Amino acid sequence: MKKELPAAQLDAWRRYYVSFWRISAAIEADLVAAGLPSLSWYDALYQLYRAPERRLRMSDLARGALLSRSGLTRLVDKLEAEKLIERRTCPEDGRGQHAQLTDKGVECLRRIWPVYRAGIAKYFGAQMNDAEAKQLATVFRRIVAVLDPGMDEAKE
Amino acid sequence: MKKELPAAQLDAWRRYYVSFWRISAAIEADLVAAGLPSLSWYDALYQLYRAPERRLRMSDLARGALLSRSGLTRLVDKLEAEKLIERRTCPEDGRGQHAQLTDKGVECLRRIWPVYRAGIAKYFGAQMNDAEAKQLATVFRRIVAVLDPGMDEAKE
DNA sequence: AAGCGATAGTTGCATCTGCAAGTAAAATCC
DNA sequence: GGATTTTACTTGCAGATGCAACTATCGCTT
Repeated sequence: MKKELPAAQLDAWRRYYVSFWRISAAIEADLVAAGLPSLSWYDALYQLYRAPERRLRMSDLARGALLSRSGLTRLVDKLEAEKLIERRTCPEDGRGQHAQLTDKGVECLRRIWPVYRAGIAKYFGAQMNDAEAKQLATVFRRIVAVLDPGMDEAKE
Repeated sequence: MKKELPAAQLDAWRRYYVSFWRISAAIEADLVAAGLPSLSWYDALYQLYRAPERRLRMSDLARGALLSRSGLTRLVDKLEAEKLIERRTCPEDGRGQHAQLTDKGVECLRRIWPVYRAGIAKYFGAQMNDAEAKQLATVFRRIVAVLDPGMDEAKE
């Protein structure tokens, strides 16, 4: 395997890697301090919020929420226990389940978002100007498009 | 809490967040496929590799390796069981332990790095030119400097 | 130098996560 | 149309991780 990684890319990678863990930890800490659920709950609820009729098949939700299917099953168990979503057997496929966001789930999203948004602004956004933000988005869009071709269309 | 997050920053954040999980998963999968240990092992070993005399106090290593102290204790247990590091009681502080990288640990790093480097190049670096890489590094440096003031000096 | 609060590291327990195996239903094959 | 393969989700189990409690030591105070 030949040397194939320019120094600027390696440098960018190391800082990207560390910054991600630091920001995640800081935001999670803010959520805990506010008595709110973690980002993984938000991710799942938000996927449903954006989906047509606020529901998704379990597998689709797992993909969007960055979890394995088994991980999602457990998460959905907890969300359902809190009445934030409901499981509904899929009418056109007896094997499948829909996760359906409830009104309480929407309300939960609305409680999380201000804290999450403030964290993004404080730990991430505050360190860049508008041009830099657009630049970052451009590069990350390319990365996501390569690693998860189906994701892009689903997100916008 | 007022609306305080420009759309460009939110967009950058969402793609940053997803891209990080996708890249991490892809690299971890490559490491597993190559029969190599995970990134968390690499992180810890690499911290030691860069440290003076290839050793660090447990707490310092935990900070650099992005782990809690308890998490580090478990990780060090495993690394020591594999003879990649050694625990040594700290001469100037009887409470403290040094984690000391062994030759076998260095060799392990050298086996991981080609796969890791290829993953960084393929999933991350390939999607940006040199100017973009520098731009990203600049922004992430600011983020890390804010969230972890001590880190920057330690890294360069 | 004895006491006391602070610090370094470890361990118990609970949580999260994934892989692989299991169950159920659909799709395909013959 | 009955059997086999595939797909969708769930569950058993094992690994990773963090918080809080614990032990041991340090360093400051008096």
